[in-house]
Amino acid sequence: MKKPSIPKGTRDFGPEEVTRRNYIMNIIKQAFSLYGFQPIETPSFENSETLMGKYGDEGDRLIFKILNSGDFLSKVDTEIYTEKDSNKITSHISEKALRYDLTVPFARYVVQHQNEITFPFKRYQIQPVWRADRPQKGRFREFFQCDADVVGSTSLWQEVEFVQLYDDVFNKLNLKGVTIKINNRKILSGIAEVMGAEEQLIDFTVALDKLDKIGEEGVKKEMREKGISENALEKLQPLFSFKGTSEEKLNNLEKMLSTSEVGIMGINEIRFITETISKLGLQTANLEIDVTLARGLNYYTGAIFEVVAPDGVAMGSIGGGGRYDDLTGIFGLKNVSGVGISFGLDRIYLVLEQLNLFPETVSANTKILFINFGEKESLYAMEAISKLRKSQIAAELYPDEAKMGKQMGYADKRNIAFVVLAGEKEMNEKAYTLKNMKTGEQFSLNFDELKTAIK
RNA sequence: GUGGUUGUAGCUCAGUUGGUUAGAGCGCUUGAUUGUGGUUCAAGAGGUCGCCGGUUCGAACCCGGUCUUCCACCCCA
Repeated sequence: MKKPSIPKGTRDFGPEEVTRRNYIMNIIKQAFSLYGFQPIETPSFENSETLMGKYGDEGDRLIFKILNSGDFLSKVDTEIYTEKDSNKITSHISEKALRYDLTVPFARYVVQHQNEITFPFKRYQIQPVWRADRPQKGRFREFFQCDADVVGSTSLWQEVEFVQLYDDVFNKLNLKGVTIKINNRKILSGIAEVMGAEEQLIDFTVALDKLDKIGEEGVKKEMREKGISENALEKLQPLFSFKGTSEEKLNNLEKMLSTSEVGIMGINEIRFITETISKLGLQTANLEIDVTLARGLNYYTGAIFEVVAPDGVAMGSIGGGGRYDDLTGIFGLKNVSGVGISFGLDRIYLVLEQLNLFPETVSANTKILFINFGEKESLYAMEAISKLRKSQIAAELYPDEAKMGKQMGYADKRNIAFVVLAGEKEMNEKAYTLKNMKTGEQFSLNFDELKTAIK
């Protein structure tokens, strides 16, 4: 028989993996809650029109579409059917699609429930999302996002708090030395304006984002291919040697963008955030201005965040976010500013694993196993087990009257710390023979002694 | 979506220019040990060589397709 399998880019999680994922998720949840965010959940799939067109052409291609039910082909217009154009026919045979991220469904949620929501609304959401991407290292077709967003406030204190929240979570995860990169869309607009390349803002930012990957010449080459002039590239030159403290970077930017109103706005926004953070201090994270940071969706309008793992861990970004002034505008609710961040659970998992940062105690396990010697003995064991469980001690009875060797082997493989042997002799003495699996020692004890011995 | 890569026992992997019956280690089962796991020793089970097709007297090996793995690009968490 053919072995069953799962679709590419998806994974099964065993007991240890689930325990470890829960460990990460709980830390993130507790932090979200501590900063005043409240949980919501939205459906796995949305109406296609809610999602399509929100992530660009590339995004549309990566959205999993769900076929209509019933005899959907018979309802398709013959002309469209015979054209065999996949893009054209999609909207006729599919009207639902799997969630691609948590931000757009959240925007939909806010617009739909605007009359029930008290603004500013701080929500967090931890759910899987799906992308029809080709999998590679740290990239899956089904993965979890952990998002926290605020809508209905333009205050830059939100940005400040998000930086603190990142620092807090990664510190609690014992992942020290992450870098929180920050940039501002307005600065990018300002640069494009000064260059005279406003029309090519997206092409320009996408190319600039690749600086650390393909280098200065690579970026210039890509910009030339996108039709950005030599004259404009010359004005861009100072950016390629952008070093120093936040203050130095901002001062240099100020000179460069002095003629751009929007650019100066962006600089002032970033300056507030970095100056405030330096007054408040961070525990273990580094906050770094990176003007090449252009990641992110077309809807970011202010701050842009990205978190990268400590040096020596090649994992791309493990978190990201930013401000979007008009996200809900796409659903008809104007003038609601939002800002949010996301944690990449699956990638954080891989980083913690690589750096061996999961605590030992994460793997909760049965503490004590009672050997099964038969029906009478099992009843005797079960009475003790029930009492132990009432004291929150994980205990179990081996379910079958199997050979000792097998039962002991089970305890050994499950890594259970204690085994109780209670046969006829022990029953007569109202005693339990407790064996410590680590040391091999064993003692005959009464129930109270047993309970204290294993604590 | 583009280019490359991988697939042999439960797991990690050998397998010669194409040549009888496809191997190893670990794991598994049983026994040495009917109230004692790990260590040791002995024996045993386990494979449609990813799948489909082609070349050949003969294919794990060569060719084509397909699925899968991983990597790079695009894009992104």
